[in-house]
Amino acid sequence: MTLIPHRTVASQLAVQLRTDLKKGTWRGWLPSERVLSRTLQASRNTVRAALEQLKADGLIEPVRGLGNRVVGKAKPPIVEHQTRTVGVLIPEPIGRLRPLIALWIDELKDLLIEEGYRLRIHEGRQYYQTNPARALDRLIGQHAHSAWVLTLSSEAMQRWFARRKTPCLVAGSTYPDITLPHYDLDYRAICRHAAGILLHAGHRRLALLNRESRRAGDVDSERGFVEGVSRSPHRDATAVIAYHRDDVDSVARALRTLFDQKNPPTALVVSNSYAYLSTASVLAQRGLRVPQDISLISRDDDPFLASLVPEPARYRVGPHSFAKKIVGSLLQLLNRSPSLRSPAPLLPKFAAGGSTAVRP
Amino acid sequence: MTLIPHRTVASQLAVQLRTDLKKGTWRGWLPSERVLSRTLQASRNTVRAALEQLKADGLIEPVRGLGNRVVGKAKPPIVEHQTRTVGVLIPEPIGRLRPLIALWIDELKDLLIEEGYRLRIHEGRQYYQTNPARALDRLIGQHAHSAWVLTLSSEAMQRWFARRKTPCLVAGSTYPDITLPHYDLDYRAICRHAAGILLHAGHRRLALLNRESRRAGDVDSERGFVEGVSRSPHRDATAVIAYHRDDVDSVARALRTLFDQKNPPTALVVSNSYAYLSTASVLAQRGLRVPQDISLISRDDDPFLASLVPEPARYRVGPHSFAKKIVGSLLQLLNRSPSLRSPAPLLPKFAAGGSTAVRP
DNA sequence: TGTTGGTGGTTCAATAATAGATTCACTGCT
DNA sequence: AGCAGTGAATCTATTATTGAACCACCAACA
Repeated sequence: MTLIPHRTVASQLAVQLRTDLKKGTWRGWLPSERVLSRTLQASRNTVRAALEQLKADGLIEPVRGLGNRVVGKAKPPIVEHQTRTVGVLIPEPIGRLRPLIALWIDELKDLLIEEGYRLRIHEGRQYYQTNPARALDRLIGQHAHSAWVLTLSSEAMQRWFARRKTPCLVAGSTYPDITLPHYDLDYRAICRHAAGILLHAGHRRLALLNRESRRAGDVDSERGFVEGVSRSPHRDATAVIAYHRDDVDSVARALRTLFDQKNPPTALVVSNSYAYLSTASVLAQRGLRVPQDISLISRDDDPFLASLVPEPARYRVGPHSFAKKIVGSLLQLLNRSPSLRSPAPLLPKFAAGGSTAVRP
Repeated sequence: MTLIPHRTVASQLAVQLRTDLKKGTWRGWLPSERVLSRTLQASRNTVRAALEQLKADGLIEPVRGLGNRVVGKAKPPIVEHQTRTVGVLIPEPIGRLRPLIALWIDELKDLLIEEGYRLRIHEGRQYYQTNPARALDRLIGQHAHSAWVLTLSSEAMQRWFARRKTPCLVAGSTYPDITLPHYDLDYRAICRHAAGILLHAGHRRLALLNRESRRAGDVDSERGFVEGVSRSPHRDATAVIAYHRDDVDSVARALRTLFDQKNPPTALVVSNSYAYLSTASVLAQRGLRVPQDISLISRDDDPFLASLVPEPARYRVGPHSFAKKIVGSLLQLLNRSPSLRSPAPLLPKFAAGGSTAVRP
């Protein structure tokens, strides 16, 4: 009959953190207190109480505005690929991502568990800024995952991972001269096809509502859209591109500049399903009817689009197939298979909806 | 990074007592609770909580006036050797559920994994029909989960589980005379509050757009809404309730019957966020502007609502807090803790949006 | 340059767990 | 019958923990 040493949660966390420190799980800096509180399933106050003990032991040294520095000498670089975890980077809380993305991340999590891996989600805007080196350095130092999955990745982020040669997979498109394994929809073909559909319905003034951040997929979309218009036999067709950010006001502004001009477009391709919602409601406020006054096509699919009237014409893709492809590539990466070529981009099916009409 | 299994002192004691029992430290009878409380350095209440768990596992058998008898090995069929999985029932593929539901199921999955459980999702309409006995019989027979979580549950389903005494937790409201552990939002209070908001803004002809299926939460909503109107000081206020199914056409029909009558409502509470989308777009098609012509309130929250213009007034709730509460109750169920009372229903915060306006 | 977003530091109210105590009903013993 | 020991059921403090605000600080961005 042994006695339990310290039974408060804080002390238990302290014990655990001590052993993790000794193992060299973190080099340089501990994860932030807020992150620890999430991964350890304890409140920040409790985590702080535990850290207080480590600080008293001289194991860590908190620095205001920076973090908790690991004070011991650098442990041998433990290659903890035995942890069998995979990290995924997302820019925002998963609840604010598009539902479809959340769904395939969910599927990915399940499939990886079957393979004996755990998926850890790392959310933060700091990884997506123009110079993410510092934030990424710290992240990689703090979490020794077997591989990383990049979603909605920026060019700087891709370059950083390509240079570091950290095992990583881009869930999305890569930028022109970056060679990382990746898998994505064929946005170029999608938007070329969308332009074709609208031209065939008689529209001549087309517009693409695109994200300003110029992610690889958005760049591809733009190129495909312009190609679709310029290579058409209709020489009088014009393509305009309007940019917006992720907030609603920004979409409203972009639409205002589009429709306040003399010859406003009669057909619109929206590259983001949230932006589609904003677009539909802003147009309704302006008294424009879909599809009588303007035709809409959504590049992205998401479940909630099915509840709109009229139903948006869009390109449908199941989350399951996407997740399976990602897992396939990921397992190749984890097993260090020699053949690490990216699968061909996915071309989803076009689902016609009531949001497009023929222009007389 | 491993997690401490269960951090309450009671659970720690239970673990310790279990191993001591297995080692055969005591034969026949355990030391008295007062003695244990002294040797284990814990209060008698805590010791009793631990013993409660052992009793639930069939390891000991308390006898009044004598003590806690050590039962031989009479534990085989109990949960101990089961697969340690939890099943969750949903009516539709998870991609078609509301994003918020998918989110908290996701959180639930994560939290359970930390506790050493796996979450299995069982999707099928057959469990939600009017007489689901056969389907449920087969399901339970095929999957020996430690516990079940019921989402969007029907009355028949709840009755079946209550009768079978299968360990289960209702994520949602229970029907009046069913006693199952459950956790939900306080829909009654929400809709009462919504009615109050609209009345205070000068509206007198209110309507609630509700699901036809009459789930417990929807029944509560209806009651709260009617209460909110009938108990108001405005004697001229009227409440109408229109029913719809899950498809878009059904919502459109319900709206038609509401607005084709002589005195259509000027304010509408929509109890489902998908239905809110349909409603907003149908109203736009009819040329009604929100909020100038009609005020809207959404009972449910979902991320995509933030992309609408004007932003819907709604009741916000974070998926994390909901999932944590569910996990808490679930662990109580799995550990057979004595206190199996349902937590108080959650009252989310009202977030005013541009979708409501004062009626002169 | 000011702004923004991430840090640790601090405080606070609400809640849950635990301690400590009392009373009760029951058992076996004298 | 009386008694001492048992589990059962309460109750009230006290403490631990949570969750959520703030603040001051730091670095990157525009």
